[in-house]
Amino acid sequence: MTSATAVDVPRPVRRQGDRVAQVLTFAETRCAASGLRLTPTRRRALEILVTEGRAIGAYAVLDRLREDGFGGHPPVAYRALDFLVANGFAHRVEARNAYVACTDPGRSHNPVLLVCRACGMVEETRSNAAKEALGAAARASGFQLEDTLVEVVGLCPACAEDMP
Amino acid sequence: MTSATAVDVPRPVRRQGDRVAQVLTFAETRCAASGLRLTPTRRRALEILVTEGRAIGAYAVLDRLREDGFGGHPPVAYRALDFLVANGFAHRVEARNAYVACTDPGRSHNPVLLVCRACGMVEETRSNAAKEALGAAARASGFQLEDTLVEVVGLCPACAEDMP
DNA sequence: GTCGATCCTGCTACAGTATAACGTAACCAC
DNA sequence: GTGGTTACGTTATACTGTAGCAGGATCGAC
Repeated sequence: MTSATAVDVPRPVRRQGDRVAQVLTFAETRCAASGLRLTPTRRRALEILVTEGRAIGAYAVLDRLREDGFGGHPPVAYRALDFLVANGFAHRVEARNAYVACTDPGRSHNPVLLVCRACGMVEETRSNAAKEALGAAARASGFQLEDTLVEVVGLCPACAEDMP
Repeated sequence: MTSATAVDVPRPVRRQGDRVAQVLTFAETRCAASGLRLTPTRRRALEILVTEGRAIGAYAVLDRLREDGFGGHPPVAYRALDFLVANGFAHRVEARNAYVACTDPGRSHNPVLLVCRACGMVEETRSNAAKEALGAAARASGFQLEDTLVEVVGLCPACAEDMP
């Protein structure tokens, strides 16, 4: 693998339009089916996350919402992001105080997030083994599990290649 | 189990003094052995965390440092906490933007933290299964693992009992 | 068709968390 | 005792997140 392109080119690329439209359509369908309201603000916030393709902060989302004429105050972004996270369309990346579109909405919450500390890219995977291990750990302590937060911080393949 | 006491009594209790002294002595020994400097500020910060017995924010630590005549500005607390976290004497609790003393310093980093959303208590456990699962997930994606962040949010036994 | 309940938005204000940057002091090796 | 390194003190500021209230949209019950 040559690393030439990875150095200069912003990470999120390839067939953006298709995927963005696909995710939005899916979200619309799913919200309609569940009685959720994918309002313009929420829809646009999701579009921003999907287009970005990596973890971005709430205030970055807010800036873009403002550019598009949506409200320009923090609660606007946080409400929209809270909705997306609560309903499985996005994930909060605790390691970065940031948000990323869910790449597999409609399936599996409690993902394992592989977070690149260099470029902010987030790969979303699943691990039943990890999930079960956490459930077991909680049970062993009499702890009532409500939510799990599993993130792996490191370097994505492209950035690992670029680093000496 | 009767929940009578758990309702009124602040969570951290039982033989504080012994344990605090024990942890501090251990930290001194270990720092001396590793060429690390457990300065007064760092030592006091660790003492604060151990005494507290649950997750508290950097600014709470800062307030107590100030009361004791240590510097009263944010970097003072953050530097001390960074030192403690970097050297395994404390953990950062991402789910709460808070810090907690490591209950098992000298062994095993990358713990699984069971975080009570009600009282802030943190129980520290380990799970080789989870650790291996995350390693496998990272390898499968060509991701270079540097650090893991595993937190389980829910209710500790005492709080689960208290909640209707 | 309108009333009320509910959800969503717009907005102000503020609370809480974290870091940049720079100068000074203490310590250690040589 | 000079220079490198590490830690501290301080100012200022950036970043992240929430409380709370007023008003508008939506929808079901009647």
